Amino acid sequence: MGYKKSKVSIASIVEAGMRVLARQGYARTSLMDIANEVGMSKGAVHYHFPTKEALMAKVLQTACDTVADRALEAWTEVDSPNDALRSALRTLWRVRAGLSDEAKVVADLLAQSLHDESLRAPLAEYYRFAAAQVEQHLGGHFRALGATPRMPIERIPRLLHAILDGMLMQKIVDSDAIDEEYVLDVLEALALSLLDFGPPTEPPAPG
Amino acid sequence: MGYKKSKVSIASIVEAGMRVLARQGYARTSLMDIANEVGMSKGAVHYHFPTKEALMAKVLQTACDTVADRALEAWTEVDSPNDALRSALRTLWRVRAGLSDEAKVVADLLAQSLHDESLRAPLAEYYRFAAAQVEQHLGGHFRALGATPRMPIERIPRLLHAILDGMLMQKIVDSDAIDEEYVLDVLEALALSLLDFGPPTEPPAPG
Amino acid sequence: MGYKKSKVSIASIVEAGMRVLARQGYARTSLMDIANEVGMSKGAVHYHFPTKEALMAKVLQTACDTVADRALEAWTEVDSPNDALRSALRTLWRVRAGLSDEAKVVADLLAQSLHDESLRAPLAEYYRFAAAQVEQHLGGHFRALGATPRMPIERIPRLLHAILDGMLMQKIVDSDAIDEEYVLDVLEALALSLLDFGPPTEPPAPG
Amino acid sequence: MGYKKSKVSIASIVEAGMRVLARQGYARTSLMDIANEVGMSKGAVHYHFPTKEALMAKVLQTACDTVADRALEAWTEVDSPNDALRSALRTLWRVRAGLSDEAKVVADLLAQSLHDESLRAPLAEYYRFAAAQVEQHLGGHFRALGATPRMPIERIPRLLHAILDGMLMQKIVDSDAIDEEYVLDVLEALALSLLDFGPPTEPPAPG
DNA sequence: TATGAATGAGCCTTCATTCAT
DNA sequence: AATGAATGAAGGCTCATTCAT
Repeated sequence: MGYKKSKVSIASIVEAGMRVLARQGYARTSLMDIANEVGMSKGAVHYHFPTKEALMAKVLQTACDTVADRALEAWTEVDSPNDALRSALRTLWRVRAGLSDEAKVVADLLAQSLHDESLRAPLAEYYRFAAAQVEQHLGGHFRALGATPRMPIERIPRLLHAILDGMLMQKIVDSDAIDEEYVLDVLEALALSLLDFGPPTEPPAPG
Repeated sequence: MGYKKSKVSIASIVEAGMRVLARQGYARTSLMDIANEVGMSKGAVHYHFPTKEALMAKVLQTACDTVADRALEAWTEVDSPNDALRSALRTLWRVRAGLSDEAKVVADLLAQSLHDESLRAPLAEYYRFAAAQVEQHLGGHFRALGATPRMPIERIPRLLHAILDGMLMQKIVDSDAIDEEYVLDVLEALALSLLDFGPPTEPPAPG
Repeated sequence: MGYKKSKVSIASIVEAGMRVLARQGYARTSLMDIANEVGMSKGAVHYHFPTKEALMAKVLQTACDTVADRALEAWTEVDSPNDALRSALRTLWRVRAGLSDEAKVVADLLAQSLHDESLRAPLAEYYRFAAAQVEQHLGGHFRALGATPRMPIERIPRLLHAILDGMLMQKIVDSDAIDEEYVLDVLEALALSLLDFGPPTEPPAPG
Repeated sequence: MGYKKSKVSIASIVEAGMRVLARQGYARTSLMDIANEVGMSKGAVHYHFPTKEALMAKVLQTACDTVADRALEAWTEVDSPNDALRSALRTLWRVRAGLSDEAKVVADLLAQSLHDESLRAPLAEYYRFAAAQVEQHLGGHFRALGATPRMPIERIPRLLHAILDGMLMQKIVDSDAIDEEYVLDVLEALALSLLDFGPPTEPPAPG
């Protein structure tokens, strides 16, 4: 029961780590910065996380979970059933492009993972989960539209995420080049291109 | 003629920096590492580049140029005119996925650019150039196929790069999830989906 | 009855401290290590010993007592009365050279005492006690042999201990150079050299 | 030729390390202390010695060499040929008991070597060298006295060093118990006991 | 009696940078 | 044009100690 305070502290540290990491990036973030942000001593941070690596892993994990959670909203808060797809895509993009702390952290550590294998596992899991999420909901949308995609449906989620991530990178380095409407237009055009509304299946000829 | 600083030394340093940066990533690279790699003293490195930042900028610039150059080959070495598009896409992917030193450096510094504005300019320029390159050659391909895309053609290059970049990120994190054929299949299916071969050719008039 | 502090806990801590100190040496031993070894929290250790120094003192004291006790056996368990001396010396050597935890701790803290005066008192007491012990028993041995030493007998115990300690140091540093038989041979030869068997017993009277 | 300054600096650091180590002991000596003592920055110390361990090794080596050198004087500066042996022993004892910085360092690291194997090699070498030194000169003394020892002569040097070391330990913890005359008396008595002046060898009977 | 949390000083080490030569 | 020496600020981490519970 004494360890309730510990949970609170750990959460505070992770939150502070998220803010600092988002603000300064992995290379420029020190434990001192995080300790200052959370208002604790360096020693206290080390009391809860044995190494910087352990703390970073926890922050990354939390960031992935949060981003994934937030992406879920894309499929639930359907404003109008009409443009449900565009709305979902818009939310998906905003989760990234809003560059919330969590999204920044994911992006930052993604690059770190090039040289730090230990970061890869949670990110891989994140992509797997996100892809599964998209696949599940996309199926519904397509059925609702009465169309079959021109591509195996299970390939679409990773493609979608690739586009969102890739666009985000371009936006980061050149925010003028990419804006929300641009991304949504492209994605929608793409979605429509991928759908084959085909000829209505031949009704059985009457006797 | 006034500006000496032995171009050969500078080039050596940049090359060494490229290797080390690709191997260790920005966060783990020190000037000492680079000096060792090039076989010079730390002082010498500082003589040619007043600051680490300056060296990094030069390395990034070089990496961008090299990657862009290599991408050019995608459009020139067409093995068979038949599957010219697939072949070009394959080269484009390989330039990234091969993870040459230069490609790694671009990926690494791209993430750094999230927190270091000074890195963004060369990357933005790189994307602009790469997009222009694609646009120029893609137009030809499409014309050759006698098809018009279902999307303004000037939007396709950045989309293509986004997909390539995004796929690469997923591959880095989970190399089992993404392989070359997967990427090429997706891209080709996408390309075909995006193309509208116009109104069906006149059906033969009924007897 | 007033002083509680659970003697059992204190004893456990001292025992654990002995093990850890013997294993790692003073310089590398932290209270955390000891707390882990005894299965208590660091706080608990501090409850029983206000300071690390106090704990170390207690451990040293215990180590000295234990070593002294064990040395007593040297003079009691006489296997054969014949080579009683050699047997006693053997035991004395083994108490040290066996490098029991206690012996290691004594050796380790002996060096610490060079710079930590507070450690000297128990060690001084230990040597005094050990010398007295040897003197008492050695007297008996010599009388039994009907010989008088060529040196004031009260000087022999400290000499003996010096030799044992000094040989041990050489053994620690270069275990090939010193083995048990070597030490015992040297000591025995020395003992015999030190003994003066007095004027030859009256030769049988002529005719 | 630029590295002359380096040699000077390295020597200064080792000297300072010797002083600090002698004063505070291994466990309480930090690189900061040494840097302060030598009047350099911590970074400068690290520039010349990659790790603390490396510096300590060098200091130990130097201490061993210095002690060994100083012991040499024992055999060279013979005041009067008469009590040459006592004089030599006196010098030998003083080298230790004077507790020069070097002697302290050797004593201190000797105990560390119980738990730090890397320290043992130079100490083992030191003992080997010191023993050889004694053996060489002792032979001469004995021959000069026309006596043969009651113990293989090659065993005497290590015995002598053991006694000196062991006596020193007792002196450290209880300086009242051991003084110079005491040690010298004991050693001399021992030396005489060990010598067998035997009956003059029978001259060959004349024809 | 014992624990978990927190502190703060200190440790070894790394590193970008400066400078005399 | 280049080097070796030196600096000083961090950085990650350890640890004896304190304290509320």
